[in-house]
Amino acid sequence: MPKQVDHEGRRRLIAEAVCLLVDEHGLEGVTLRDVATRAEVSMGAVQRCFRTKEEMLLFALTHVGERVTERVRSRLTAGPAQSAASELGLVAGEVALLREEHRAEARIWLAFVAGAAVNPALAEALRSSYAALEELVVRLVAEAAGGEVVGGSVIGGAAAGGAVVARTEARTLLALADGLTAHVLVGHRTAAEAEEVLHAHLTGLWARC
Amino acid sequence: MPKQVDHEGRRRLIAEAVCLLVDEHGLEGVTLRDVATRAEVSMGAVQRCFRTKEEMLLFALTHVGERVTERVRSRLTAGPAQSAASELGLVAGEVALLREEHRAEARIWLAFVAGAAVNPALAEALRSSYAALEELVVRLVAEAAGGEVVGGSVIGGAAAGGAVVARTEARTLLALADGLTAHVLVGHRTAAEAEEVLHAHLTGLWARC
DNA sequence: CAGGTTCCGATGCGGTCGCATCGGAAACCG
DNA sequence: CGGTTTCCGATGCGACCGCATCGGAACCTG
Repeated sequence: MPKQVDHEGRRRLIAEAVCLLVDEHGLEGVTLRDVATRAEVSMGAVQRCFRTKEEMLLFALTHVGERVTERVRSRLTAGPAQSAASELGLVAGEVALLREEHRAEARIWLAFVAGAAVNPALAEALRSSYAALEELVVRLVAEAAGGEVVGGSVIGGAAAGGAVVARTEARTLLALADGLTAHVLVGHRTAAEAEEVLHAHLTGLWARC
Repeated sequence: MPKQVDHEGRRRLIAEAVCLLVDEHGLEGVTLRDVATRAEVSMGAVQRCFRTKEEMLLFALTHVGERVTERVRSRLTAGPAQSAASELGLVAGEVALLREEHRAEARIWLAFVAGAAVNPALAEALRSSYAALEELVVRLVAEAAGGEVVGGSVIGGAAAGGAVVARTEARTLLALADGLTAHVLVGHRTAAEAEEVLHAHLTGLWARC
């Protein structure tokens, strides 16, 4: 067996470069040449790892999607001692990508969402990321509301149909987080204001349960 | 005075063509040649109306922004007999661009939001559109909550600081609407589900006031 | 160390882009 | 009706794009 290379590692390396460029110039501002330069590899190497540009972008999207989801998940396992309610607050803040150090990730996310509105392959990848997040948040909302989660479905809760309520609340929360992220990126809202809106919404949520 | 042309009218004509193309291929899929073809004018005419491509996109953005805002505003003046609460529901649905016939407008909007994250000029134009909408919704929320609006500021309301609450609720509503729009466009959410989320949120809002 | 296999850097190609240029058509005035 | 000014269609330019190609470097095996 001749010369071998850590393909997967290189793909991740290139994906990171893609993210940097998307952050700076948007999705369409990414060229194979620039990616190669940023990743400090040759264009040939990029072309070997990904057959087409679209395949590269797709990989980068799932890469960043997994990174966000994983970070949210680790947030949960890291602090199991706290109340489900405060955990949910942290998760919501995490999903909204409001903190300054995640601003780049937010821009990347928004760029891919916009691209997904035109490119079905990107849309498919985005949906799976969203689905994973939604399941996570549904469980969290249900727990915070006082219900119990058994084998993936919620038992009990505030009332009959509590599971449905939890899902609706989760969907509301995720959409609100995404909308706030966009508003902050555009500059229509400051991160602090967005945080306040999010906090107020969560407060109202607890009051209702 | 020699040959004269309705410049403003032509600019709007071209802006419509831009919107069609943005809807189909995204913001970066718009080329001067395609715009000229769709608007049924020559490239030279396009270049005469807009000195650069960016200027053209900027005009198209403010054009669609004004169109949405105007539609929302006319929704209000059209039905002054109904309760402020139900009016707010209509407006929220309008802003979220959930109805099928506004799907194109939603895609255009999302494309511009993503572009604004990279292009400061687009961001500035978007902000003014958002600001106009926010003021509209703040007034509406305040009225629906039972307060009175005098000369642009809210007097009274549910409690001291009612105006602040109304603004926070308006911001929540707008961010939620934008987030839902994005989720629907990506295909993660159906329009009906989004409508349900929006309705549930509004119901909770009335219960709190 | 020879041979075979994998990898990749350099280069070229066809295509498309935004934009500049310019000659002539169109329209109005005196 | 000739002059003047505005307008625009056609064309060309330089740059850049994604992708294909290929000769040789790198590396493992026997």
